[in-house]
Amino acid sequence: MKIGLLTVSKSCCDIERVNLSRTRDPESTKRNILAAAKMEFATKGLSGARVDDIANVAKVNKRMIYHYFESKENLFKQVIEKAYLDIREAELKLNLEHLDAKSALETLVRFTWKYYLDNPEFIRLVNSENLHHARHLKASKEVVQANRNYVGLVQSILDRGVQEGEFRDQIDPVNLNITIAAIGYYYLNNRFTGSIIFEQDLMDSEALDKRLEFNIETILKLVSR
Amino acid sequence: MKIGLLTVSKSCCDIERVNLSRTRDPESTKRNILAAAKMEFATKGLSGARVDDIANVAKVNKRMIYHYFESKENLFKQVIEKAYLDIREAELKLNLEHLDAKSALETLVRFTWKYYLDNPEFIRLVNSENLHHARHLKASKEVVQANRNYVGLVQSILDRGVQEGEFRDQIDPVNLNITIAAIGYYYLNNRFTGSIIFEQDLMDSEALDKRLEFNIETILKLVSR
Amino acid sequence: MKIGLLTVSKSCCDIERVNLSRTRDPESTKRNILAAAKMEFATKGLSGARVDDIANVAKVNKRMIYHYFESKENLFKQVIEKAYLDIREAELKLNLEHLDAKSALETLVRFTWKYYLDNPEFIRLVNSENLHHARHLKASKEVVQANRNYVGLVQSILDRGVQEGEFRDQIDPVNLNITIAAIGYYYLNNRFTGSIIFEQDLMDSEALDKRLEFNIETILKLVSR
Amino acid sequence: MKIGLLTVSKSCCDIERVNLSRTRDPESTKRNILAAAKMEFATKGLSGARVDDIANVAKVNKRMIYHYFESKENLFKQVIEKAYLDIREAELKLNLEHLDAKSALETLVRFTWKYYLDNPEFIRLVNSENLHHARHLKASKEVVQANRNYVGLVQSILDRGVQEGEFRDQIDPVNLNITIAAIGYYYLNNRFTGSIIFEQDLMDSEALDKRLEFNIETILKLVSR
DNA sequence: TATGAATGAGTGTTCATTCAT
DNA sequence: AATGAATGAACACTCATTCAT
Repeated sequence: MKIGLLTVSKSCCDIERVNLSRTRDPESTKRNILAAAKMEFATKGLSGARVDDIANVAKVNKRMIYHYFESKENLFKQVIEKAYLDIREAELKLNLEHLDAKSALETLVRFTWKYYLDNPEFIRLVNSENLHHARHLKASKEVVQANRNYVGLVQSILDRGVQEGEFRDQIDPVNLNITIAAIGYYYLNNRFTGSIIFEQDLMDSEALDKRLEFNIETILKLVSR
Repeated sequence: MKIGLLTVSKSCCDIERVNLSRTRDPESTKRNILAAAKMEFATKGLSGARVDDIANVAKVNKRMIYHYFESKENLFKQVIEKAYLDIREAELKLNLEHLDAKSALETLVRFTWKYYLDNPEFIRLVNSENLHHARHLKASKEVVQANRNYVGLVQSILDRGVQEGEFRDQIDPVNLNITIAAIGYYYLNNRFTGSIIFEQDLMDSEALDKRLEFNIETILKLVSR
Repeated sequence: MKIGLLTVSKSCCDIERVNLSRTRDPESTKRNILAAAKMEFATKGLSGARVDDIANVAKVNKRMIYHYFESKENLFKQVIEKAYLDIREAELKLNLEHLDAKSALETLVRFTWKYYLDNPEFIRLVNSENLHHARHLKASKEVVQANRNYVGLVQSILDRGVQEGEFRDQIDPVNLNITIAAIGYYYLNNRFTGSIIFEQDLMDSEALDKRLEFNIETILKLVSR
Repeated sequence: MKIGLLTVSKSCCDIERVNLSRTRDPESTKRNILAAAKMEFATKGLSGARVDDIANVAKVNKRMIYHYFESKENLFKQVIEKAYLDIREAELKLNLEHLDAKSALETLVRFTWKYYLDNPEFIRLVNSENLHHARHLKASKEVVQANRNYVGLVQSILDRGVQEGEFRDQIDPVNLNITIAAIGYYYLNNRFTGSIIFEQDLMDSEALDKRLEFNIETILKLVSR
């Protein structure tokens, strides 16, 4: 799955084909609901999403959604939490501590870009959650902890870069983090309006490659001495 | 209205207090509907917004909304178009051509940040429009033209900067534009989830000031030789 | 306008093209409203008809409808009355008293058929009025009188036919009248469902001609000795 | 239920009195909705009918109507189809093939008259369907087939009548059918306007009896040698 | 006479959720 | 555990009619 090529998110196919015989498999049922809900919430937002549609896509009885998730709102909360945990988990697998600081940072920028590209629903879900003032995420200690680890990771890259004589010191890791996310997120989030007002297809393979290089340059220039 | 202080958007108070005596004033009625609709769509999204609520806030009979705007969807379209035209119009008033390139660029970054800060509904509306694949904006020639002028403006700043020996050449104006928007937009759009996962109030006055400086630095480093 | 050929009703074009300059011409305004209302009520029924649409078609301000006709219901009443007076007036012009009884009767059958064919809205209006238990027609002395004359006319034809030795006596003129109307009305009223369930186009020119001959035969056999 | 007496249609009482305890009985729910809808559509037409009223009369939750019938329009379609199938089914029960041709024909005329008299909503529904250009009936193969059988039945009576030396030959069965229906349908359909313009109560028991005899005579004279 | 704005009660339809089995 | 029926509140939108000019 090359970066620069719009790859259809795998997430749309998460509904399992197994277990169509309607045997009782709570875990599979739950997973199917979550997967269907993620896509529905991502494409329609919290109020636009329909419980009926989620049930249909998940191929479960609507009643099951209430059985396992209590309410549409709580289902949304579970989806949001899982989305945050998933991206943090993916980042941890990068093993950035084995790379030199500059490479680590570039890898992080590439990863972030690719993740947004491959998981467009993540962006939509985060937007929805902010539209609702993050009230579903507030209680989630797990997500906070996962992010704490992540900021620590970036901080250690920055420290390493200073030691290696490559990076400026006193760079704020949170704002750096935010900027790394921002330059990918905004471009992809606003790809529809952007393609119209800038009169070019922002999702064109070449445009995507060019954007990634632009972003890497932005971040490296920002941190370099 | 100092930058760095979250100032409540003026837009929420656009409903006119005049003309409550139900005299006939089509222009005022239309304006009130548009203002109320902007806030409703911004806070709840297209599907979450309620036509009844818009009518109540605008202090007009619900029927008037259909009289002047035909449908909820078309009302949304008008709101989106106006939002884009408004920001482009505000940018034009900056008179950036009278400044040296570096100052012009910094002014643009400051303006963009301040505009997003003062008009948080703009960000929400753009998100909504992208959730709907920009189908409402597609037909709008006016918006496209306004943006064309804007890109031309940035290009001329870049050209000037190269002539003045301050900027690198070959910088893509569209990607620069996008990045200038991105670093403000993302921070403010995700201020709720951001404040939680980064365990700090991103909307704190100090944090806002710090972010603006960070953004100016990001852009200036990006374009400098 | 040959009998047996479906001729488009002239009634649909009654809206005057004159007086578009919005000068004040009450009579023309009234006539336009009545013509538009006739078509609207005929095609959509009383509840299906829209006052707005009538105003648009009549090219008058909606308020005028209320000015001249008080209410939708009363407008319908005027339309119904006019429809009945129109058909009775047309019948009188046939001058049946100058023909021998058999020819007069055949002419009447032909006329009735052709009138329904050329004025399909008449049938629809009568249906609508019966759906509403003829409550709009109840007060109309004019219509009752016009019909009284008409029944007298048929009675005189029957009398003449008996004198001429062509017709049976003791034929009930009211039931004969009703049957003459029925055999044309039903066929044309139910032309859509009829064409489906009988699997042939009942409005085909040949089918129409055949039906008219069938009807003439039905009536003549009925009255003949 | 003597012919000649206006007997209130049994259909208005189809709503079941059983099962008021809100137990689950989909079939009963559906049947109640169909029965209520038939009366509502018959008395008010398609646009005049109110879904709320249907729900109230059927004593079901309005949502159930959409659950089982999708839309008002589709509910109307089901009602229309059922109405056509019902009358054809009733005709088949007459066992006309066991009678001599003349008796069979007279029986058919009597039956048709009585059916219209007992089921006045059938006439109204057919009118409504024709007002809408029979668009709901178009797709119904069942109805077409049922009618095909019916026309075949009439044809066989005509053939028998010719063999028996009672009827003329070359009589068109479709036009005969239409006329048999027409002479009853028109009289009853237009009973309200008719009673006014003819200045007598067409629904008076004596008038009804007289009309039936008149109709029988009309048809027998038409087919006789 | 004529007009366009304004209104309130309603109209078909939808939705998240609960009930009965 | 799983299902399909059932519900009531709400929703976008419509309509005949009236108001203000």
